[in-house]
Amino acid sequence: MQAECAAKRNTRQKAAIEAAVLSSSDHPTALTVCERVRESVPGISLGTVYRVLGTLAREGRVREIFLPDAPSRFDKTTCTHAHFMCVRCGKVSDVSVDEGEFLRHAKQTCDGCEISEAEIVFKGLCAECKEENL
Amino acid sequence: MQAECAAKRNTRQKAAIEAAVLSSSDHPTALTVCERVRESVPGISLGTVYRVLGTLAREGRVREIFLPDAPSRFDKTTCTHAHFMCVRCGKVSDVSVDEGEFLRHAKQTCDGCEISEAEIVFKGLCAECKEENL
DNA sequence: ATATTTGCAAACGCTTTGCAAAATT
DNA sequence: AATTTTGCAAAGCGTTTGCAAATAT
Repeated sequence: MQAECAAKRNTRQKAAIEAAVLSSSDHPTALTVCERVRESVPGISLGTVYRVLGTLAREGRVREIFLPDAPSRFDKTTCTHAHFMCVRCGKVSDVSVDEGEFLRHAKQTCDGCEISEAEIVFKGLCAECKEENL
Repeated sequence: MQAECAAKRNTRQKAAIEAAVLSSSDHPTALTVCERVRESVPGISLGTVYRVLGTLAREGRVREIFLPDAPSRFDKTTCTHAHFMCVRCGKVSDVSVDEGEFLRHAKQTCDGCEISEAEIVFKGLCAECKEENL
């Protein structure tokens, strides 16, 4: 039996999906993951990609990034960290800001409640789009 | 002519929708706003509520809160501020944590990009749900 | 052989939109 | 009278799900 509970089988699809996320640094959407996986597993369906990504996220092997008003992205970095989303080109990048102190403060002031996770998304123009815009 | 550009007409619907958000402190969804407005404007449609809320948000008279994996909420407080969402009961509340320093730091480290907004959502159990859970 | 996983397509929930009728100016 | 806004219903998008066929154990 595996470390976790439910039964589990290894399939080409699962392996390829996990590999695709782990080897991507551009925070792909499920659709992008699907397109990338299709190169090695031609017939894979988007439904399967969603299903497997969901499982991987639940298992903590991958992180789903929920963005305001945009499809979710998937990230190989699983610990909480902030993201930046360009409102013009849609690019998503990591923001290396220390949220430890911030989180600690939030946990103290959020009286009685138990914060377990944070979604921190900055929005604006990325360097390239900022330049193009004058 | 109004302060802004486009033509504009005053309707019962618009007034009631704005009033509903401004008098709510529970961060209602569009559907909840619709239900509340129906008490004074019985025939109002959800489509209109979405349309007007969108306009109000664009004008900065109201703020849309994008939540991970949940319908948007609408808030009378328009300046950037963090929220807490209970993953059990769905309740959304303001978190009075000072994000000024955090935002300033992010703006510095996000090299070249121009941060204009932030969505900060903490997830976890609220005080009541935490208690009920043991 | 049995149980899981897949592909497909249909359904889902939230939100947006085209259009003709109603309301505002 | 002209133009905006509404209500309705249909469509949109990203995502989930039921089911039979395919696959891993």
